[in-house]
Amino acid sequence: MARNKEYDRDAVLNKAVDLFWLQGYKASSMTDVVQATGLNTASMYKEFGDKDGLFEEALEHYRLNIIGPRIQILTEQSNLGGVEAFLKSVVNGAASEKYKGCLMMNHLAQKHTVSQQATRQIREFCAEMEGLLATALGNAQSEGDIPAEKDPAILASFIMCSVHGLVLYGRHADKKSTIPNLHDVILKTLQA
Amino acid sequence: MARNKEYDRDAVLNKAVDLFWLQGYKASSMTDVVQATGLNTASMYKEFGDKDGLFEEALEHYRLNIIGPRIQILTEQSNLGGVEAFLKSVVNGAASEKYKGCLMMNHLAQKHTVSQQATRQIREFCAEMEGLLATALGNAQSEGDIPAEKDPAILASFIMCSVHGLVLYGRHADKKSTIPNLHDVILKTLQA
DNA sequence: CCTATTGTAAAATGATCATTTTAAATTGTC
DNA sequence: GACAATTTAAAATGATCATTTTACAATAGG
Repeated sequence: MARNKEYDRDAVLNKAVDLFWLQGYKASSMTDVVQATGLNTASMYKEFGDKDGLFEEALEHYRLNIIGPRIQILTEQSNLGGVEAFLKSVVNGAASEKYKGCLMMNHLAQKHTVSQQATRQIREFCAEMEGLLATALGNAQSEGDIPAEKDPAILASFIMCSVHGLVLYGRHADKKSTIPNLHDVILKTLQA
Repeated sequence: MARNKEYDRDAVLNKAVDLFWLQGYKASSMTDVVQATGLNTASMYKEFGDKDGLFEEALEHYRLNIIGPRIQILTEQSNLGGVEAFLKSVVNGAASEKYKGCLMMNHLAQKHTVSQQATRQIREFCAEMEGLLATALGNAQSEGDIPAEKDPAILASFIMCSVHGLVLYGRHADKKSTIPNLHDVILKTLQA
């Protein structure tokens, strides 16, 4: 009945994710978003409702397209090897130049600046990851790779805390070279 | 030659620190600051120059009055016991309700929103802490509390990464109960 | 080809922001 | 006690923000 959209929803979300990732929610104006995506203001609001709605969809897009592939290893290889590979990818990311951190965790310290819905998405994202880690660590224990007296849930919490740490610590430009060393330190903690 | 100030500079900075700590730099308007401190706008700008200047002084005030006492243990007891006590205080903070994180690290993921000077202060603050930890861990090694083959600098980096992690992970309201468990996990890593 | 529907472009709106200005009030010093 | 300096209080400024509106262009289906 009417003309077709000229924009690609996924492409718009990709650009929006990049912008929010780099600048953060509060520091990214809708004018910035419009310029970055190329999509005009009216279509923007028609498609996503408001700035909060756009950010929430950007978070979901990020979880599916950026994080999804990276935690896939935890489901494919739910044991110590999977945890090691996952940790390795986090360390590598944090040690890279122009590291942007994690879109979700970047907004964790500034929860109040985003919508309650966005805060919920961030919490659920972290809970999901910690759950996958706990399962993998439980399996690792069954396989004898982790001492029997350890609590997989506590170890999963430790890994998650370390990931939060790497994401934030990785923001220091002058610490890039030491970060790779942390991989072994963290990993040995699981087994010792 | 003229009238005395009606405000107390330190009291104003205390209130400003609390506000920036709770809401973050970007989300705290000068109107918010004026309301929170009771000091009027003109005096505010006369005293601190601009919003950036106020924030930079707030960071310094925070470092001296809030952080200073907490890292004092690392100079007074520069060994494994000091590191343990320091870590304990960080864990206790992160596990407490309504935890605001660390004023400095809260702005690390959003560096671009604050002035370059403020970013420098944050970097130096973290470098100072990591230096104190490295020294204490070196002493601990001399005292035989840490295996000889370990590198104190890497361990200090690991502790700092863990502190970053605790500060951020502690923002999850539903993780408060597991955080105390992390103290032992982190500490054992140094010795094992 | 017509028309209902939707997308686009750009201007307009109203709120909030950091900052400056204006003018009155206060007080230390001569 | 009067002058000078400076703090206050409050209004004004100009920028930027999120959002809405208006007018126009494009197109799918009858």
